[in-house]
Amino acid sequence: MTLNGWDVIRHEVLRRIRVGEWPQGTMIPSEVDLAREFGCARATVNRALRELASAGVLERRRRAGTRVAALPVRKATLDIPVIRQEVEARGQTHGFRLLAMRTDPAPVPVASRLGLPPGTPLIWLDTLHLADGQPFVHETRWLNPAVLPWTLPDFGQISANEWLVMQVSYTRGDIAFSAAASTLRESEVLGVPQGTPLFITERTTWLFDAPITLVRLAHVPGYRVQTVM
Amino acid sequence: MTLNGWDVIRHEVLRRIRVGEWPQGTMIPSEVDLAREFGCARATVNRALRELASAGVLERRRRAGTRVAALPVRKATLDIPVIRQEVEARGQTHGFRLLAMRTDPAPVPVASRLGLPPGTPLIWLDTLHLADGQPFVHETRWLNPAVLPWTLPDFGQISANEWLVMQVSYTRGDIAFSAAASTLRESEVLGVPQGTPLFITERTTWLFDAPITLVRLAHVPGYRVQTVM
DNA sequence: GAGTGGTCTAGACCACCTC
DNA sequence: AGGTGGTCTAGACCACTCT
Repeated sequence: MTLNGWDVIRHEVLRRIRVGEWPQGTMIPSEVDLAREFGCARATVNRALRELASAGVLERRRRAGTRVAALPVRKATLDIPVIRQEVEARGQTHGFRLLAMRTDPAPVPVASRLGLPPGTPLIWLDTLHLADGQPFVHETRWLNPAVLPWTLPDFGQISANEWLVMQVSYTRGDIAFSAAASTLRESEVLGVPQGTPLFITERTTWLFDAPITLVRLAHVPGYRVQTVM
Repeated sequence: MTLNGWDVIRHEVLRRIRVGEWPQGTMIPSEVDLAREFGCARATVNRALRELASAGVLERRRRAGTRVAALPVRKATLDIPVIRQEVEARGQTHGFRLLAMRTDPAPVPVASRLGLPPGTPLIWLDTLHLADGQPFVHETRWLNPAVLPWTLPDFGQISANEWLVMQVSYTRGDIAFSAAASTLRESEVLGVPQGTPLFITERTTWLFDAPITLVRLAHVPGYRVQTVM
């Protein structure tokens, strides 16, 4: 392994960790030493070690050096696609129905999540996404009109999910996944018995300090979020 | 913004995308051009653009150049901590009880998930994790003894979750999240009514082509997986 | 104080792919 | 065929933090 490629170095470091040559918590040689060993520039070693650190395998601190993470907090990357893409990736046809849309004062829980005064007028959207004509996910969304372009599209023609992703940028957002019993409305819309366990995704997005939207996605039974490590 | 720092360039590119200067799907200037504009080396621009590409904001191809992602697949990074860490991060005390442990032939669904012949002897572990003495998560685990060190620890003293993370490395793994009604056993162990919606985490890990373990975590109601974008 | 990682530079070669 | 991003090099300066 004297020839180049930062990925070769990355794999070799991983191998040494795996076979126990560098046990968890150990300091590993400095970049300079490794560069000498591998016969490459320090920047190449740096690249390899930086990737491993961002994957949670190594912990690096200036002066303190690099150590193998003691209790490795594994990191997994999730792709958060637009719903239409998600459906089409399954080889199904995406459709949606805008069930309701109106402007309402923000209820307290919504307002507090968004950091707005209760009663702030928000647009409320209720959308059902379909995969091959069957219910796929029920989308309940609160939109803050104050941060949106003046002309909203026809949300019967383009789903809010997709329009926001394409037209509205955000600076910050968070996602939460949970499980919940279907509400009465979700049962009706998704066509499942009330109380059915549903996979729930909740997202909020922000443009600097201004909240843009809060959305709750109630997925049809059987839905899974999957990723590799 | 003529002074340095790849992060400055990253933010500036993001800003131009956000204000619509570089709309979605657009080609952006080449690294050489941007380096000239920002008065820095191409490697610095490369670093900034590479980060944005790995975040899903840009799409890069040799010769074709760099374009703003048309339908940005947002990426979120999840931390997968050891359960003990997760409990302690909440300021609670972790404990666990090994409820059962035996060697059993792999049932068909387990075997097929792990790519083993049905009936392969596996170690079956049933563990309840506690937070401040209250049920927190129910862990059902199948372990492949063929790939483990000869001497297994006392799983009444150290949880399999933690021992595996500390002692056994893997080359590949996957995680899936879903929602399911609690089984009879889960109801008893977690102390919830049968049929309660539970958040389920399923993980499999592999050492090259050899399956190591398959684990199902049934989390107590109210559990959320959360992350920022 | 000294050694570590973080970053940058200027230049170079290469693989790839669109033109 | 030529321009693009991907990567590497050799050297440098700096920020941090451990001793």
